[in-house]
Amino acid sequence: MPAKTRTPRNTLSPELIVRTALDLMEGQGTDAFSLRGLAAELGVGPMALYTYFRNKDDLYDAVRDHLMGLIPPVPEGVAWPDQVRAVCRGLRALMLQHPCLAQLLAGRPLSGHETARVAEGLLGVLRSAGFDAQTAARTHTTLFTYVLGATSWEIQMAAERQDPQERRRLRATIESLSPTEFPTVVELTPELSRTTGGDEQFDYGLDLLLAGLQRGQQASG
Amino acid sequence: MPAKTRTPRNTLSPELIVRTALDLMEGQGTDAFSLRGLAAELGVGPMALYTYFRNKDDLYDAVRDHLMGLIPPVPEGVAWPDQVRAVCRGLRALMLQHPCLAQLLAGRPLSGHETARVAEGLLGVLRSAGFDAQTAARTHTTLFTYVLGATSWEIQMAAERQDPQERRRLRATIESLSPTEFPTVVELTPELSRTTGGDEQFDYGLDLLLAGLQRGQQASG
DNA sequence: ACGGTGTACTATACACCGTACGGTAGACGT
DNA sequence: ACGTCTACCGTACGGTGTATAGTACACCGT
Repeated sequence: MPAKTRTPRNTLSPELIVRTALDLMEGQGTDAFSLRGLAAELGVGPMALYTYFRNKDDLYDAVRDHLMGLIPPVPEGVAWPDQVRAVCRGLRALMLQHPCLAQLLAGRPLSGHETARVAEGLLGVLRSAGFDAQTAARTHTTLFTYVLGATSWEIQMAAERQDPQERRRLRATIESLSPTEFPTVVELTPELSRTTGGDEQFDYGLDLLLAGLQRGQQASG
Repeated sequence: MPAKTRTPRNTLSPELIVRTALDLMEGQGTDAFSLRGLAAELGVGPMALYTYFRNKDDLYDAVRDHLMGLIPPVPEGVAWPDQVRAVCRGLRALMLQHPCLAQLLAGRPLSGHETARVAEGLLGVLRSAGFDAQTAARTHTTLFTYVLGATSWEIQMAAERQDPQERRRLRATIESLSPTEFPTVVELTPELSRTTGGDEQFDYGLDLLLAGLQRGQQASG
């Protein structure tokens, strides 16, 4: 009784749809992605997709979980702070490589097998490092939200810097700031734009968190 | 020659539009917000709004800057870590009070007078605390992205918890995880859901960052 | 071999979106 | 009093996600 096995009979399959969707999102921007465009790319009618996904959000979830599967496993044989660094950097690298991932993570709840795998890796590291259940959970959430926030910001800033119109708008905004009202902002504008994004900025914040963690660990244990 | 002064002649004004838009976003959710709905609420045609705002994004920017103006100024007469805490908590509190702010901050570049004011406050604190220009800029970005990421996540989780359908979906996802494949996730699920969101979770991450900062400051100066 | 059933996909349609374009009516400087 | 400027309107276009109904083909029990 095979029954419920949805054996794709013809051209379509969930994997193909997800892969094509991902290509489109990366090629033309996440915001410009549409089910109709995806269907056209696949050479089918828009409604054909509804055989495989309940709706657009369901497809988004599938794409997100597919991407999360690309995060490398936790490295063995190194100290736990380096394991944490590896996981965080892996997630960031994936988000930079697939900018749509930032929006997919921000806009939808977590779910999916691969997403759980990543969480399992990070939580396992923290537990092995000796953190109690609550601290491990708190730290996991903190690290995850930091990576998400920092990298999303980075991606957005990078996208803007490429849009000439936005560049002009940004420059105009900065130049319109009165140096007497906002002395520090005006003074640090070059630093702010130089330090926005990049591995160094990301690692700076990550190291702050890890330093705080190790200090707390030292104090309590 | 007054010339360019766009004196609102009748019912509309930028302030009224922004305030009404904010009400609608909070009342019915940011995603459900539309220019047509806003115009209807104001009793005008959709195109009337284009007299005051170039497009929807322009209106979003105005709403965002309006909200940023509600962040209280940096408190005087306390140690700098407490000043940092106050600014970060102020931003988080505002985001929680106006959930649309998270999406407005995430989806658009920073701009606007009030936004610059907030940056000025935090940067000034860091400079006064003795950080050099680059470290102050890096720290500012780190803190900002942390607050943004952590609070956005918190808001999203809270929104989901209220949707019964999402609740069921989440529970189903968790229960489908094999305890042998994801032992730590399964074990820590109660901790994870208990510690997601809330002042304690936010302060935990913020204190990690501040602890790292103070440790670095001690070491270098 | 063949009719019935289930399913992958199509066709049509609906409600809604942002906004480009052109028009109108009333306030204002002269 | 008149011309100009502008706040707002009406219409229209191309786009969206998706509900609903229909179609054609693969499979299965007979």
